[in-house]
Amino acid sequence: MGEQARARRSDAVRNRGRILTAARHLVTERGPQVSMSEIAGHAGVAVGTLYQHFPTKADLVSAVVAEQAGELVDAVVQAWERVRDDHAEPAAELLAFVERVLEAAAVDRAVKAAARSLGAEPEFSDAEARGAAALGHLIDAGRAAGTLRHDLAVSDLYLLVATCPTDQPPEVRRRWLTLVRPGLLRQ
Amino acid sequence: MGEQARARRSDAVRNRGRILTAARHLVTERGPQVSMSEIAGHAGVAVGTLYQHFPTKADLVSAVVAEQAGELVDAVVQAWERVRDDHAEPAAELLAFVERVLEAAAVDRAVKAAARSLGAEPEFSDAEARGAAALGHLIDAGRAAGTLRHDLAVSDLYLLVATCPTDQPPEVRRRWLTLVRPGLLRQ
Amino acid sequence: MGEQARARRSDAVRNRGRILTAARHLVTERGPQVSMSEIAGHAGVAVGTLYQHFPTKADLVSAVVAEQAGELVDAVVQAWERVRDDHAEPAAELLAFVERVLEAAAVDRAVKAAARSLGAEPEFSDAEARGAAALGHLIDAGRAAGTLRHDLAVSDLYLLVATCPTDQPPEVRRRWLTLVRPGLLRQ
Amino acid sequence: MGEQARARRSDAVRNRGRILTAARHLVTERGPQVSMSEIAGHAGVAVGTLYQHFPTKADLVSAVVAEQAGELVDAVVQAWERVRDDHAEPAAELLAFVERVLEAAAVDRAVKAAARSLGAEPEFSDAEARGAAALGHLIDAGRAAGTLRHDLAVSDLYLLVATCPTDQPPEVRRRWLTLVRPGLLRQ
DNA sequence: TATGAATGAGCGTTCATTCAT
DNA sequence: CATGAATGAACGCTCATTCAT
Repeated sequence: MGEQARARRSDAVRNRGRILTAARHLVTERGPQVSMSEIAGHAGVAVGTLYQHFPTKADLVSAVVAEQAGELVDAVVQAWERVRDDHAEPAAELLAFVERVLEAAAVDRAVKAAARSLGAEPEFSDAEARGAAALGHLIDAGRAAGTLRHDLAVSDLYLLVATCPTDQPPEVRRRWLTLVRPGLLRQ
Repeated sequence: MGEQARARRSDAVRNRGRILTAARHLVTERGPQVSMSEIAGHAGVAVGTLYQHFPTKADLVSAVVAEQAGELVDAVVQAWERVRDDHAEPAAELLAFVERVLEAAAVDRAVKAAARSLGAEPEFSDAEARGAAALGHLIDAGRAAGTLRHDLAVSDLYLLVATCPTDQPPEVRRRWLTLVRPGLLRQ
Repeated sequence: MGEQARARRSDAVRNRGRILTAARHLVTERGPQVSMSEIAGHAGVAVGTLYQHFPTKADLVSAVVAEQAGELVDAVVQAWERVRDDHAEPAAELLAFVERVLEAAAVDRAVKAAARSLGAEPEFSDAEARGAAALGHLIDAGRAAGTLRHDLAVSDLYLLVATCPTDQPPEVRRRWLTLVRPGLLRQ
Repeated sequence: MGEQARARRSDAVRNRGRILTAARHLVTERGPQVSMSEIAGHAGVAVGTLYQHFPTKADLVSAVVAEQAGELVDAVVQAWERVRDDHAEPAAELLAFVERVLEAAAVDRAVKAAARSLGAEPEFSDAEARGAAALGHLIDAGRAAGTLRHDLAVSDLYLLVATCPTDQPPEVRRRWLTLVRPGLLRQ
């Protein structure tokens, strides 16, 4: 019985992974209007299994979004670690992070949703808390170095990231970065 | 015959107004996914009447968006006229226009859609062409006066207006304006 | 007042004609599923005027069909007159009439409906009564001459005409005539 | 798993049968313009279930028609087998087949549609190919025996079957057979 | 009489969600 | 736990018919 339970649980874990992978790919390519049946089909499970793992479609989409948010968190944590270890300059890392989010969101509608959700429910997860902390350190370092705007805050970054023009062509995205840069740097 | 036609037409005009009002309110509050039946209900007419005035749902939503775009166009035209007549300073008028768009869009998702659509199909209507012209004059004046960014273009304004944080509370919207301002002004 | 009444009446007559003409053309080309609005548009009147002349769509379509039936009646009356005046042979005229109906119906979906309705409500109009009489005379002459099937009846012609393959290509229509001919002629 | 799948499948099969039965009855009585909702109601299922089994209304109607066509194919195959085994005479079997189609179509507008579709897309299914082959053998046998029209072809049968007077009362249908018979037999 | 805007039941179809197996 | 057939409300849209003017 214990064995069966373990087997079932591992099956369930694998299914959850498959579902998230399929949902990520489909939401990435076609947005959140993909149907649950289609996600189930791509995951190789039945629709019922989707609902076993995620009570509603919104829950599944949120989970996908949270996954992508996790990757952005990793990026900012690494940026902070480079700055902390004196391998990089905070203003450059911050701008690179914004660019990274923008470019990722441009090719991934789930990342876009993730970016928009960032400041919405503050620190709703461990991952986001770690990201917010790293971002805070990065900004503090830049302010201390006098390269970033003197009153810049984490919430400012959330705001800009949430409003970046993800559905525009590359040259437009670059122009947006150019326009926004002076607001982040020391005047 | 003329009288009867006029009477009918005035009724139809009133209904068209009611439909647009209902559509504006509902799209404002709940986005473009509101159903045609619901709009009809709020307008106090039958669905068929909606389709008599607007052949498809897209046409109705576009009409709402165009209405709001019209108000923004009026605002920028008036701003340019004040500057042209030496009653105002171009940089201040431009920033006030951006603020106005932001505040309008904040309370109206249709205005937001209008803002987003501005640069999409360049000069697709007379109104938009007039707005773009006024905006161009305003920017040229500010560049000539040395108060606006030296390479600022109309498309830059479209870009910022399209990405302003319309769903955020007032203090967040003001903060966004603060962050974006340096990118518009001369460094 | 008398003048006005006369004018109105003549207007009404002209409108009725226009409506029938438009309905005939449209039903001919696209079948009875054309909408009343479209017929009204082609007739240059408002939909309400259609309903003034024909209480329901079915009534209008029936009127078109009756019109076409009238032309077939004329054809058979003339055929009988030729036979009666010894200008033609009854069997040949009868077969020519069937061919004529078939060819007319092939290019006119209203004639097709007319053909199908022929025997349905026996002698529902003066015109049809005249047609049935002429057809009866024609058949009697052929039976007397020994060239037509000895027990041929008017209803037999109605039956064949109602089932002729109107939507088939010309060679198929000719083949059907060939197959059906022996059943009409003396064995 | 196999058991569960089988249980579900048997339910689904029963529902599919119910849907086809309901569709057959309704299409039989009122033609293909019956609505999907009504078919669903008569089948005792929800509309969604119809669409689970048949992606579009056309697919459902086609399935009904194909079912009926299948029965006609069986009839002609059996007729040919009787002739081939010297248990029957080809001309008699052919005429009996035509009568059978006519009688079947008279009580079922779906059969009528099936009959009309027969020659339309030649051999679009295995069943129809088998039917056409059997019909061809039957005709060849009759021509060889000198009892059928010397140039009779399968397409001639399709043509007559497609134009038989299915909506007429029994005596009219019998009369049509009488009129058509000479065209099929040797003169 | 003529007008044509308004009506609203009805259509085919979709899809998030449930639940018997 | 997994299955997937079943559900049914909801959608955008059509069109024969009505009726105030």
